[in-house]
Amino acid sequence: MRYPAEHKQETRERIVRAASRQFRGRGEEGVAIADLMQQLHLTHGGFYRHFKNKEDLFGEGITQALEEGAEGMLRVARNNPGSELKALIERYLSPEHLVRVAEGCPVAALAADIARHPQAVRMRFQRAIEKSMRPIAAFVPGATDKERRNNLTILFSGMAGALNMARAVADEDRRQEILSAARDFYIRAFCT
Amino acid sequence: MRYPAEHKQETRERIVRAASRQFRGRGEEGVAIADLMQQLHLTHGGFYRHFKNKEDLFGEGITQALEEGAEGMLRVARNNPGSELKALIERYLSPEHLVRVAEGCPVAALAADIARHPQAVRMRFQRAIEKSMRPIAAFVPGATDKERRNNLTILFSGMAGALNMARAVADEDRRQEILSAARDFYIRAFCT
DNA sequence: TGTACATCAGTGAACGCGCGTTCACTGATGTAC
DNA sequence: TGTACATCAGTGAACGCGCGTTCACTGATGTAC
Repeated sequence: MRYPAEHKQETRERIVRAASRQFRGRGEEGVAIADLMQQLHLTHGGFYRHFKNKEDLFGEGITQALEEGAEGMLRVARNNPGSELKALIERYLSPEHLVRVAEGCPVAALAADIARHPQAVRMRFQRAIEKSMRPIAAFVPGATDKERRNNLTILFSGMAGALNMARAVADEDRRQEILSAARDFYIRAFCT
Repeated sequence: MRYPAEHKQETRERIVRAASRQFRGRGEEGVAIADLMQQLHLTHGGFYRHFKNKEDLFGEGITQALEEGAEGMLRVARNNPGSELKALIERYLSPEHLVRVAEGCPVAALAADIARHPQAVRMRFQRAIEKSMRPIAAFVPGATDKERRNNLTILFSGMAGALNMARAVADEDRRQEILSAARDFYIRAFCT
């Protein structure tokens, strides 16, 4: 059956959104296309009307997650005028973000996965993350644009590492201890 | 055929060592047991004389990698008396470590994977990493033991995050830029 | 000392399952005439 | 205005492959007697 004009675009976006969550939550190999499509009340055959293959969707999912994440960050910044960066750090290293892997930062959840992919996927990741970081860099200390972007990269990757360490550890107290130690450290290092 | 007394133990260790590299290089799902065994000139059937299942081997591989990594770190520290921590940071964030994923830090390569595993695997990881970090904590600033261990956790997870970011990015210049910015930052932050 | 039997690391065929991808088909709507 | 045909998002069976795991078997060495 034929569908209205924007129908295809809408379906595509629904797939990307769901995929972006599943990839973060389960890793690339943990996501099955038939499952994903079924969750959207579609069948797996239609998938290839929208994407070349699974890797293509992976790239889209990362981009989507980075855009979503940057939006959330900017919202937090707007809600905390004068202490934007502190609020961003506290949010990134919060107990909620620790637990909500699928809705959380794709860098923490997927950077190691991405690193195993060929150049093309990594190029796409690089472009997406640099675009997402640009507006946030304004809140980071540094004399030049370049300095601010580098500082944001350090801060961001460092927080992603701390979040991953906390997620990988079993004991709940230790998880929270890692998060709170990292919060203190990064706030002291970047917010003055 | 029957083998000499320590033969089984030696085979087991060969498997764990090879697995620990492959897991880091390809991720857990990227490793096939038949491949792994064949690389050691064995067949896949014998695997289950040594391990309960693949997840069991994964736990062993991580532990092995952490021990190996800690040894390497201590060696670097011994070779750089007076500037131990600086040498450790420079080594961790070196262009060699960027490229040698399979021989490198298991936290960078596998933390996100570990985070997706059940409690039992994460408990094993936690115990192994805490044991590996204890002797290295001596080189980290801090008034108390606990403070030093927390500082090491921040430093270590932060560097792992930076390494992963550099690995996930495509452009070679950008990769090196991330590494060198992180080196400068962590040296300034922790090597007074 | 020699013989019969037990042991068990390793072998390789087989099983079963999940999953990425392909493909012939459907059928409602758009287009050509 | 009506009719014939084209389009194409979505369907679901089928294919093929990889891979974790099981299992009956092998055969050299150790042990019991």
